[in-house]
Amino acid sequence: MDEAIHEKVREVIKSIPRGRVATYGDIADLSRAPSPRLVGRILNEDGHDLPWQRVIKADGTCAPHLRDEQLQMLREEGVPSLDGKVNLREYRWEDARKDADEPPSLF
DNA sequence: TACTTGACCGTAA
DNA sequence: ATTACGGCCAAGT
Repeated sequence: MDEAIHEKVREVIKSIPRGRVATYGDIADLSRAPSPRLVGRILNEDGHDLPWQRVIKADGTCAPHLRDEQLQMLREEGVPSLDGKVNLREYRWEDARKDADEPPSLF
């Protein structure tokens, strides 16, 4: 069942620390979801009780219909945005970059 | 069954 | 900076 993935996605999102953000792709990797689009769909239907404001697009922007409210919520928890974009280099949840099954780097 | 629709992503022009 | 395109995949028509 992909009901398992559904729950895993929710868990990963719940574990994003305050003051950090993760991209849809990050969540997909960590939760083994087959594609980032699934993450978006899951949030849309079953994300009301999650810290959804911490999930943003890979370019640092938010989904259009949420933009204003989301950026405001993030600002309140210490994540600033400039020109509608969050600086991922500064505020991306680092654990999300750490493996999701990456081979060890040779460097 | 076939086509459309998303809270998306990476690449390229 | 912006647009376009292909890939993604579950749900809804």
